[in-house]
Amino acid sequence: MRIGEFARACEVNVETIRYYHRIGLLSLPNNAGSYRQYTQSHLDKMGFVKNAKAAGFTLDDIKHLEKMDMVDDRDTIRQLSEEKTRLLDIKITELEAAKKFLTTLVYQCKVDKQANCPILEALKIPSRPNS
Amino acid sequence: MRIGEFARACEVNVETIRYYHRIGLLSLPNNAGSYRQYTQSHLDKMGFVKNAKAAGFTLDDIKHLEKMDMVDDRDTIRQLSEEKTRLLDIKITELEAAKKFLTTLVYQCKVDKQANCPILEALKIPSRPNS
DNA sequence: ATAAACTGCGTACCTAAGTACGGAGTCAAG
DNA sequence: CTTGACTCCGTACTTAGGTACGCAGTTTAT
Repeated sequence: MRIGEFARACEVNVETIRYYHRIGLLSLPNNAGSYRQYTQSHLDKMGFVKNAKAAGFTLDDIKHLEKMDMVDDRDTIRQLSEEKTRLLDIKITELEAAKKFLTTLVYQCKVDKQANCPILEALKIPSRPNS
Repeated sequence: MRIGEFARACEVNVETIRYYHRIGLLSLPNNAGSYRQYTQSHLDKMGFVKNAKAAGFTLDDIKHLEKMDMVDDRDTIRQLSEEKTRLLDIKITELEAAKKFLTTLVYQCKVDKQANCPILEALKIPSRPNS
């Protein structure tokens, strides 16, 4: 199939595929005729990329992941995954704190109908939402 | 105080303050002499910005927030905050899914010592880490 | 009075992951 | 045989939140 159909099959933008080629994440298919032909192996690779993205890996991580060996690089991959997990955890904790802070304020805003906006009030307090 | 001391007091980079001026988030202090003088009110404003950032607002949101009125804009602010909460929730859910997926795989990798790398295996499965 | 440190200003650069654009070629259908 | 859709290619632009750089002027310490 050609790039347009491939893009639709992967549910990504054509430009995204070109971009993946540019950064060396996806190899260029050999062009039969004047247009490149994408095959099942490209669909597979794209599936891998999407899975890895959903697992929190960056495109750069994924580029390295693809070159790794099932057996030889087990430890490396596990370590990389553990590092990813740690990063995810930090991010999640941050976002949870922000969410907790905000939801509390929104609740106060709904309950305490006549006072000044509790949200603005809270934001004006020096260093209150400690992260 | 001048910009250097102000930056240290706020624990941000001097360039960050200049940047905040550029985007109109922080007003320029009137320069007594040839250098600008930052005052308590700037410290306060910077505190507000940092709090709002920690609560998940973007710098652009914060620019609008600062112009809002404690009384008149209560509803607007609450709505904005609720919208922020929703966005935070979506992000958190995504990251949680990624984390769960990864931690499971890392665990398998540790337990199942001789098989092929379970992490790579899982990523190759079509559309497995469903997000 | 001179060197070090700081400031102001403007502009360029950075990351990450794309998106958009314009020109030229190609291919299929009407 | 021409119109529309698609492709290729290269380059520039986008968002968000800064960071870096270089020059010229100013302060401060020695």
